[in-house]
Amino acid sequence: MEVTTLTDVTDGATTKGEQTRELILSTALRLFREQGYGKTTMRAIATEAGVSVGNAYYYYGSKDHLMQAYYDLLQDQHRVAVEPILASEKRFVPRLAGVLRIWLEVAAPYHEFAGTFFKTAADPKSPLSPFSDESRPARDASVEIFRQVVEGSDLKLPADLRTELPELLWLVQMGVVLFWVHDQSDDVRRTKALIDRVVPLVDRLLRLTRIPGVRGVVNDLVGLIRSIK
Amino acid sequence: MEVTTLTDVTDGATTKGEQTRELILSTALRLFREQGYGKTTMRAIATEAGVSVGNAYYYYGSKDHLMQAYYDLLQDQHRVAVEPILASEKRFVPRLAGVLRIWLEVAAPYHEFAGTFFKTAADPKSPLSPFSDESRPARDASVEIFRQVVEGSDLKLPADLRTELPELLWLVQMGVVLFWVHDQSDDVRRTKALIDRVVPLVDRLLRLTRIPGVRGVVNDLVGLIRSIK
DNA sequence: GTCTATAACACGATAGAC
DNA sequence: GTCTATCGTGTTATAGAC
Repeated sequence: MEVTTLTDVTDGATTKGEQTRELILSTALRLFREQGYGKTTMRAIATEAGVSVGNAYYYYGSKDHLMQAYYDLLQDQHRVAVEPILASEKRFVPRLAGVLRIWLEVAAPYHEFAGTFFKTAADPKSPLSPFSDESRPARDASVEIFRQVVEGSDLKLPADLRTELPELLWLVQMGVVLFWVHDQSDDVRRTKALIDRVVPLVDRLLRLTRIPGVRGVVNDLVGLIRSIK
Repeated sequence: MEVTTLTDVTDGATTKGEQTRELILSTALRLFREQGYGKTTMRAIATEAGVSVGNAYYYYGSKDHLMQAYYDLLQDQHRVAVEPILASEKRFVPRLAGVLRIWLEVAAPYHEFAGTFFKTAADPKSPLSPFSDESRPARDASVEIFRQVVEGSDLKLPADLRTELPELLWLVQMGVVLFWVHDQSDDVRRTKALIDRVVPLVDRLLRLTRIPGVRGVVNDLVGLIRSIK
């Protein structure tokens, strides 16, 4: 599976400022990948990019902001990379499985570094928190992908559940990502196996909602999720 | 509800070293509570405790380790605080609700600071990660509480599900804690409301397992959880 | 507005003496 | 076990140049 590269995405630079901004980001991401987040200093990023430390801070308010920029990039790459499968495959199970697997491929180069990302994101006060206002665009973009997974599929569901489903699938992905971050097996084999088991299970769970006794509970669950949003 | 205090728990010091260790911890927790984790420096902790910075590091390998020590304390206080309700109440719903509510009370003084705890815990490389070997004792202790919730209750369940249930309830608590960390409402009103809605819903979900069509899916779910443990 | 160079500061962490 | 001194790094400040 071919996915867009960092260069593909960052090549849109036009003005000199934009070029510098992207030079700093791509340099930072390369160093994060090569040495890890903790061992990469702002001084090293600036030196490698051939700019001053002050200039790096001119474009990115903090080291964390470089990580936030990476996350936005990742979302964008994922969105582009899933287009083929969303266009060609109509069955719900392979659609969902494909979207999750492609995420693994897009994020693969940064597996090491991803732990640090999670760390920062888990802080409610961080702008990277999945629940923060600042990360809302990235989260909305991610939920939108799952909305497409549902919309374009052959899945038959009651309307209210169908409306909530994209957010639920986003939560499933968060779970997969959490597992992935901790997965130290070769080629994240365990995470791939997890996806292969989780997706059919989600499908079966959704089909259960046709049973009358289940519907009432599911409605309560949907109501609960709506109320805490 | 009366709960044990920090002093109750830390007063077991005998040797001089133990006293110093606990002095440093109690001082750190006081400052974390008063100023937050980020604004409390290791220098301030050492000064307030009347020891040197080096000495603080002699007992706690890092600032994060002070947080880990707090978490262990919290677990211990929770374990003690739930004893009355586990001894007197046999119905599953109030047992579970009580255990979750009491956790809120025990943790309340550290609500602000708790966000930072989550942040550190989310890093897979951190000793505080809920999946790390070092935090295994605290996690096991927490799961043990939920094992007691299930064991001593009137809940009727198939044996295999009953075996997995404590870990599932621990996951539910993680979810509640995640919500609590982000809850900025007065007196964490929203988290309390969440518990009031989640617990009966869990109860209803468990009862659904009596429906034959549901059983197969639940068995798959239990198998999945076992496989990733 | 974009960028450089350098210094300074705060704080987590460590080294090594006693 | 305890101390003082020091280091490394994120971040900010200063003082400008084009």
